Amino acid sequence: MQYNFNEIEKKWQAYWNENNSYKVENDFSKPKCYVLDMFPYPSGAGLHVGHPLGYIASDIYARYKRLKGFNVLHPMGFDAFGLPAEQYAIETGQHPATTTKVNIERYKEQLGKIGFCYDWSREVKTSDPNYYKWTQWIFLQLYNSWYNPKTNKVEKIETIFDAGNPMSDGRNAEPGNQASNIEHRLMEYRLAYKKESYVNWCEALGTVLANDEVVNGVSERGGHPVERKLMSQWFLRITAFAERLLVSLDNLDFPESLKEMQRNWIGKSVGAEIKFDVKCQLSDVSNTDKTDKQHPTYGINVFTTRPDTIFGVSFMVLAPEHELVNSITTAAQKQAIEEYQKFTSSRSERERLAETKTISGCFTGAYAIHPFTGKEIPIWISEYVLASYGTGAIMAVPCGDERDYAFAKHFNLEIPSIFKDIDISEKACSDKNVIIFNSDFISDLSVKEASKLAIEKIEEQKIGSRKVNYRMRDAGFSRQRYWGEPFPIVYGENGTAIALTDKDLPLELPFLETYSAGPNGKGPLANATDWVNSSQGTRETDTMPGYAGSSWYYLRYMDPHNSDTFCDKKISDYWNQVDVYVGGAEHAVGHLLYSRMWCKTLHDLGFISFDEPYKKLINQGMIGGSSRFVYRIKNTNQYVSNGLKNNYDVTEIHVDVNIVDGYELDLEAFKKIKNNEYSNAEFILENGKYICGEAFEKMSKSKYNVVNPDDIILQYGADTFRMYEMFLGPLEMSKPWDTKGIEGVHRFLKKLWRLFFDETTGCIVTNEAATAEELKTLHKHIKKIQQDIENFAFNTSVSQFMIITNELGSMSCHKREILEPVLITLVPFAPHIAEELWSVVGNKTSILDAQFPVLDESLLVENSFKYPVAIQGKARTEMEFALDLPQEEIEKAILENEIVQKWMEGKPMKKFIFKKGMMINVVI
RNA sequence: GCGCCUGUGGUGAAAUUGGUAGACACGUCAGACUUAGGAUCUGAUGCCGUGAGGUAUGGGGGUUCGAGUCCCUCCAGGCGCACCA
Repeated sequence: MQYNFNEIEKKWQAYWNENNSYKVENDFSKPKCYVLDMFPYPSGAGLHVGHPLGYIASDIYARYKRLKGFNVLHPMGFDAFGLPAEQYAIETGQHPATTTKVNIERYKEQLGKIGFCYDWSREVKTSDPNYYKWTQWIFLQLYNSWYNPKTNKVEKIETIFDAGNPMSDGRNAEPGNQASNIEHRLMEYRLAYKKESYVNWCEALGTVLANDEVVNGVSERGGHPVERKLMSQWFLRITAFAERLLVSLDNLDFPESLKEMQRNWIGKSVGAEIKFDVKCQLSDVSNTDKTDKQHPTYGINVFTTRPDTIFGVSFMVLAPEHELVNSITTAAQKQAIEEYQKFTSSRSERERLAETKTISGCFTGAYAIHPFTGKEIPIWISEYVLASYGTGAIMAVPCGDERDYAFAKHFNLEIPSIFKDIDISEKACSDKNVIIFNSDFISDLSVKEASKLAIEKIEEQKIGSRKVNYRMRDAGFSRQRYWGEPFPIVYGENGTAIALTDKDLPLELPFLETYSAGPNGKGPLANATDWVNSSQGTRETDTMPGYAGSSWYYLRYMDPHNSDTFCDKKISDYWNQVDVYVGGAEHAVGHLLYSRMWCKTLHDLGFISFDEPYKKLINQGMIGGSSRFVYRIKNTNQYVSNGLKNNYDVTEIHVDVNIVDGYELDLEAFKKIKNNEYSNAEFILENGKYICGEAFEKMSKSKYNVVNPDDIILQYGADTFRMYEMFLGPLEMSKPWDTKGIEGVHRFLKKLWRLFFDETTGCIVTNEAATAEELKTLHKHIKKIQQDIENFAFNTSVSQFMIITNELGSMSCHKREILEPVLITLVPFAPHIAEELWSVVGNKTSILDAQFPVLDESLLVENSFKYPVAIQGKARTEMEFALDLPQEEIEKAILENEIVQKWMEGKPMKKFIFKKGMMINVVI
């Protein structure tokens, strides 16, 4: 009997389906394990070999835990809302709901062929109203909550009126337009709130664009100009959680690099906020409608991490959008300032951030007063200061900051020197190991001491205070798009937001025929006037972003069909945190931070009992594509082989990897591609072959380097595919896809098959008792597999399987006592062949329900060891000794050894290094 | 610029706490069985050297009886962040 993988895999996949083998019950009596994959976005391109890498890894772990007796939750679902589906809909006219459905079916079919142990009855789709009902519900919780810094917890918005809290002056404080006033103030605290913010606005397309849709300052579609436009948008107040997100990171079992990324993103810096008064010459102020009496005294708040450099300030810079710019600009400078503002507003934030060479800016004509010296400091605006970071204004210290230095040089501003013995004639000095001087009361102090003293003085004079600043900004939560969750919000007559109640949920996304933008920058939903003008009020026409649904999906898998709550608390108490979360590092700061924030919110409000969603995170590496090229000689139809291409002027053309064997191009297949476009091609060969060039790139359709798992599975089977993906290397490392080694893994499975079957006589498994040696081989194997799985070192477990198969083969061991346990250890990796062979040897129940073999360490005890013997650290021979032999006897035997004596060259021994079971070293 | 990670044969890679570097595969070479081989099996395979032996984990230095592993430094590649105040 031959190893007919296609038949076997089909048979067992059907069996597992029919028998609901992967159905998971909420059985509170069993120990649990929650193994989660980052669910995919169902794109039209289908799965390529890169996708399953993480899924196979988590599948192995989940199956292993099940064999170990755990109740394992290992679900799968789809992140189904999002921009690509909508863009595709605009291009093809197909409704996103339709394409999403088709794509999901295709994904499920492909996933099914790989033999994952998902419980599909728990499938979650973020675009399903039964799911997004609860996304909307959680949004309402965020909307109806605030972050109380005193308790360091999320609380219901009502408590904000309690004594000691920010709005304890109550609901009755403001006369007149009371309700909307209170609502206006509440918006300053809600965790989901609205504020004015800039978007990428494309006038020509009449739509708001995502950063990704803007390329070099113009729209990706059509190349139209894009400008920044203020629009009222929803935000999540994630900044309130900054410190908590930062601190609890320490206790999470995440890769260090990923934690570092999150820390950078949160961007904590400690310094001081200082207020500089603006010197106002009334006649110069452009804002002339103010009378003397009302004329305010302006102050500019700046944040600095270097309060010690306060005496080095020689000018100030505001972001062009800073709210004070218009008020302080003098009449003489007004026109120049406005022109500069116009220039910067035409540039996207990305562009402004990318600008490193040209220095630009404009003087406002106004001066600030230095709080300690009383000196007048010119106030400038420049795009290098961002409105969204810190206070949107800086005190410029050109001698200590490179950008300030360049700015001062460019505009010929003063560069005071405040660091002792530092030459600043060429460049600024940002080194913190300096002594401050020329700085009044902080002269002759170190940076640290000077900072401390400066802050004390600043606080004493009530012009500022110590301040912790975070780089992280609140998360934009509005999208002017169709294919997303509608907000459960309507607006009253005066424009105040009114939250819908739980019983209004889900607020279903109305069916639209077209998805073009609505009027005035609004999303497509604004076109559905019947829907917008509801009896409850005017509906919000923005939708939620892609990360809304993915911020809590791990909770829904626990209790996916509950229509009373997002997840029953008893059930979430049981399944609790995700024990292992496997996914790509591209979600390091987006998805992971948002879902951590949502988890903390739900926890604080008492809906779940844990405040971090994921206990352990594994980042699988990317599988890149290995592209192949042919080289066309310019202006000809001739193609030259890689080794000879330098002799010609050639154009490099991607060629489909699927018609290249290794590096050798299949010439006939090449002539047929693209409807015989290359049918007349002529080739310049080397050694009779056409050798292609290669490059490692992202796997993508346009690079013709996509390898589809379906083809591999057809050729080698799912079990080979699964094991080969794991055999490629460490899970977390990125690697190009290469089919070169797959034969080795396939050969191993065939060898394993032959331990059970002889080609002529059939099954050859015997009931003979195993020898001690065979048992030792088995238990060494069990130990290694167990260790490797727990460390997610699946590449080495695959080699262990090869090792034991080779060993049992050379021992001619066909004993059930050995082979059955080996099969069980194989289940996580190659479930189909394991199940088949398990039934072949006569088992009537599924191997999925078997117990993982219990390791017996006593079988592994060695009583002797072959010691490598080194003289002066160089291994010269090997000698075997009993492990309980005393050191003196070993030492004696070694010194008497001929080879040892030869290498000691008659010199006396200085030291004898001996550790049981390790190399012996004789030092002379 | 800052932070994190990686660097080992022709290739993918392996190597608990420092303890025989290159497991396991791919590829290549030689052989066996074959009408055949893209099946299967056996053997060889880091480099230099006929050999004894020498030498080798990106380069240089250090700690140690002993370093791929620890420390310093430099180089190369990858990822993230950034006119970040």
